[in-house]
Amino acid sequence: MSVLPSSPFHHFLAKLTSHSALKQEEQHAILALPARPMQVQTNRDFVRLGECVSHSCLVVEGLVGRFGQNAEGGRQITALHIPGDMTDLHSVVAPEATSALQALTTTTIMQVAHADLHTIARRFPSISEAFWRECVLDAALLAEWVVNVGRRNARSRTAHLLCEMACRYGGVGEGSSFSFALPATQTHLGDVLALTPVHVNRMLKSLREDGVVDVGSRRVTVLDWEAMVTIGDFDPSYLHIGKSSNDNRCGVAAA
Amino acid sequence: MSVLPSSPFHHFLAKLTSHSALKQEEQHAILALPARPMQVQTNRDFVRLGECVSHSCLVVEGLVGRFGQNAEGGRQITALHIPGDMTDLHSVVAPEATSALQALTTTTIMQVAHADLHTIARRFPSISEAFWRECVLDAALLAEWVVNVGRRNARSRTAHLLCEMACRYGGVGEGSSFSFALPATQTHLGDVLALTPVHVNRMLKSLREDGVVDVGSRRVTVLDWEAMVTIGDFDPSYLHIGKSSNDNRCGVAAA
DNA sequence: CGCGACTTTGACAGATGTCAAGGCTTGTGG
DNA sequence: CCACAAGCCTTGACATCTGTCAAAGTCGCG
Repeated sequence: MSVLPSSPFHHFLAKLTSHSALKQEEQHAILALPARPMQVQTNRDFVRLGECVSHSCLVVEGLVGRFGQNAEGGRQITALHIPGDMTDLHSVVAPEATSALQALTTTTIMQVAHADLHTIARRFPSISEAFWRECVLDAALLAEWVVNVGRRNARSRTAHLLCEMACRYGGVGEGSSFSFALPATQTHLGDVLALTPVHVNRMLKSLREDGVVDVGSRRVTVLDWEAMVTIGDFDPSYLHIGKSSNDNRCGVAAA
Repeated sequence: MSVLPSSPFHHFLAKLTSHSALKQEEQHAILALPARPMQVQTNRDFVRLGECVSHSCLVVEGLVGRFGQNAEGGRQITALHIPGDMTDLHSVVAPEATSALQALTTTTIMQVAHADLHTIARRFPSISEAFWRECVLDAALLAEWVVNVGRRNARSRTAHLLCEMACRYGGVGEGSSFSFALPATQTHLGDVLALTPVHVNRMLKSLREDGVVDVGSRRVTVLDWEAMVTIGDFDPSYLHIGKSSNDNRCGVAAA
C-alpha cells in the first residue's frame, strides 16, 4: 500500500521550496510521506461534492479540474491542476469538499493521508506555514480567474488562460515559440473560461489565424508569446513563480 | 500606539472559534494582540497593488473591496469584507499584495503587525492552523464567485450575491423578511458582479418589482428570502457558517 | 440653495449563446 | 486492412443578453 515515490514528490517539494525556506530535515520529512498511487479514468470524479475526504491528492500525470455547478447543471471549472500540484492541500484543514475533482484525461494521482500531513505540519512549524502559503498562492490564482472571467472578453480571456498554463508548465523563457501538452477538450476550456464550446472554437480559430497560438487536440503550440501576453493582458506576478514569499524582501512592486 | 481592542477582536475571535477549536490560553493570546486603529475614507486604497505589507487589517466598521483590474482599467472586485473580517490574513505568509484593498465607504480598520501574528502562530500551532483554515475558507468564497460570475445570468448572479451578504451579516433565520446594511453603490455591485452599473440597476429594479428584495442606497431589505434563494441558486454550505472544520465529523453531505 | 454623486430610464449596438449540420480523428473489431 | 462508431472539432445563421450612450431625476450634503 505504501510506495516510495521519487519524482512526483520531488516536483511538489520543489514548488514548496521555491516559495518557502525548508531545512534538510523538513524536506526529508516531505519526501518520506507515505502515498498510495491511483489511476483515474477520463471524466471520472475522484472527489465528490460534499464528500468528507481523509487524504489529499498529488497529481503525477494527467490533468485535473475542480468543478462547480449552477442549478441548471452548467459546469464551471474553478481550478486546473497539472502534474506536481496538490489538488486539495486545503482539505487538510477543511475536509468537507465544496467542489468536485474530476480527471480531464487519464490521470495518475498519489493519495497522501491527512493524518500524515497533519503530523509533519505539527512537528515542523515551517512545513505548516509552507502548506498555508501554498493554499494562499492557490487563492491568488482564483482571484485572477474572477478577474479573467468577469472583466475580459472571450478572446483576451482565452489568451490569458493559455498564458497562465504556459507559465505553469514551465515552458516560457525558451523564446517566442514553444509548445506544451494540455490534454483538455474545447468543452473543458469552455468550462474554465465560462464560454460555450462553440465560442471557444471561434476564439482559438481567430488566435490561430493571427499567428498567435495553435491549440491542437492535446497540445498548445505558442507561435508568438509576446502577442499572446498582450492579447491576454497577462501579468505573471500573481503566479508567484520562483518567488520566495517567506522573507520580507518583496520584489519590485508591480505597475 | 497600542490600543486594547474589545469588540472588534471578539467578533474576529468568534469567527475563528466557530471553525477551529481554540483553548482559553490561545483565545486570550488573540484578544491580547496589539492593534492600531485607522480610518480610511471612501474610495481610498489602504493597500496598493504590488506593495509589500507588514500588517494585516481587521475591519471594524464599514466595507472593504479587494480590487483586480484589466488592462483597459476595468475594475473587478474579488472579495468584499465586512466588520469582523481580516481583509488580508493571507499576507502573513505572502506579504506582496497581488490586489489592492479599498474602502467602499468610510471605514475603520485595525492594523495588526505580521510580526505579532507570526509570533502567536509559532507559539500556538492550533492558532497557526486556525489562520490557515480561515484562508482556505476565504478561498472557498472565491471559487463560488468564479461560478457566480461565470455561470449565472445577471439576475441570478445579483440575487446570489445578496444571499451571500445576508448570510455573512448574520441576518438570515429571522423569517422571510429582514434587512441589513450594505454601504455599496450600484457601481460597486457592478464591480463585484461583472456587470455595468446600468444593468445592475435593471436587475435590482426587476427584483424589487417581483417583491423579492429592495436594495436602497445603503441598505438591503429582503422581502422574500425563499424566492431570493431560488432565484440566486444559493446553497450556503460554501460559507461554512457555524461549521467546525477541525474535527473529522463532516456534516451531512450536500446534494 | 445648489452642487455632485448616485440612480433611473430608453434606444440602440455588439458580443456571445443557441441550434443544427457536417467533417475529422481515433480507436476498435471483423 | 477496412469499416464503423463515438467523440471531438468546425462552421453558419440566427437569437438574446448585456453593454453603450445619453439624458433626466433624486438624494444628501455643504
